[in-house]
Amino acid sequence: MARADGHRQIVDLLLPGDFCGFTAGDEYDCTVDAIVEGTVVAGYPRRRVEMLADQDPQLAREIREVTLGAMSRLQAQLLIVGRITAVEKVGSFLLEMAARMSEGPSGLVLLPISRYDIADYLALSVETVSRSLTDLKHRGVIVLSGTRCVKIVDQDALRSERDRSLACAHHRWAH
Amino acid sequence: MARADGHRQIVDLLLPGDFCGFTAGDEYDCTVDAIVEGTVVAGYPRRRVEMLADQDPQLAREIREVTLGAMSRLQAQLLIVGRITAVEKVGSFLLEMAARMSEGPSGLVLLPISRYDIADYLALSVETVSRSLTDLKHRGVIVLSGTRCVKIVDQDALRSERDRSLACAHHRWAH
DNA sequence: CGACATATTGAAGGGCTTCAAGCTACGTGG
DNA sequence: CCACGTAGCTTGAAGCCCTTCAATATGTCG
Repeated sequence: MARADGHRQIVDLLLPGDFCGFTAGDEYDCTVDAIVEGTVVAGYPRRRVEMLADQDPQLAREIREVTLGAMSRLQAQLLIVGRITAVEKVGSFLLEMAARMSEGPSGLVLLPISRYDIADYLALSVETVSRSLTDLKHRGVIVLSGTRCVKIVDQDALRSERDRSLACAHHRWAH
Repeated sequence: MARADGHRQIVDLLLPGDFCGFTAGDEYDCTVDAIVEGTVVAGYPRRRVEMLADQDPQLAREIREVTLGAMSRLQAQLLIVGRITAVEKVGSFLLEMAARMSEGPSGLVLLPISRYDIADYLALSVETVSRSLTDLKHRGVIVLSGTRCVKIVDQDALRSERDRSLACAHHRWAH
């Protein structure tokens, strides 16, 4: 979503095969930017999907699953954007990319978006993203090959850093 | 969600009649705190809901609607938490409360949660929430009666402030 | 009333943003 | 092929907003 002050907030990051979140209103109030060349964005009219879903329980079930996945991403995103520090945000982002991209051998990750997009995704400034990456590099946690290729050397360091600040108390509530 | 460092991030704020977001995993990884006395939290087992939804298109449709509403709240929350300043966050919160609570006459709002909860909801510190409120008070935008009762005097000021920083470019994408 | 949680207010410090200047990578045209 | 221009990235310095710590105030319940 673009904002009047020139800032954006990237609400969701979709990789091939992912589905976009829907909005509750009648109007689409988001924009979709296709980054990867050859991306096909398929939009389905609300009303027709509703009708089809009414008749096809299987489709309805898939819609629920897809939507829940989007909600999970949103909630995780909210945690990241809300509290933790810049370096931890960038670290979490790298981990997420490593998990969601078909990761090559030995933690090699090709970043699908630019620093500017990462900044908008994490609610940071470009400069801070850059600084965080060089910080991680200097600490030997990652290795940068070019600007888009990141090798995660010490995945445990990222993971423990993230978990330290994101760890939820695992409760359950009875039915 | 509680975190190891003592911070929380309140993911969603439910008022009477609202439904909670679901998570995609098998485990519940959130906690539900009931604030209002007499609150009844109804939990439905995942599997059974799925079965019922398969057989009842009407129920399935309602589930979709409820979930989309939750997603909308999450997206709005992401925008607020992500970028804007403390005063704007608090202002947006007041507007949201005024809109979602059955608002009394002349913009009188009874805050359903404490400053601490507001702070966690907006990803701020308690002190900053308090300062923002007194700032709004001094500027004559609101009047505080006790700690939980807020009268919104200049709703337009809040609204324009929020819209200035949250305004999205309204695009549509064809099908 | 006293005790405790909740709110407010002050002061110091830190992390992020902003502005500004190089730097790198890449494509285009000479 | 190389020069050049632009977009993306990095790095530095100054400033601001928020956080943190600390103290006081308010209000709530025994």
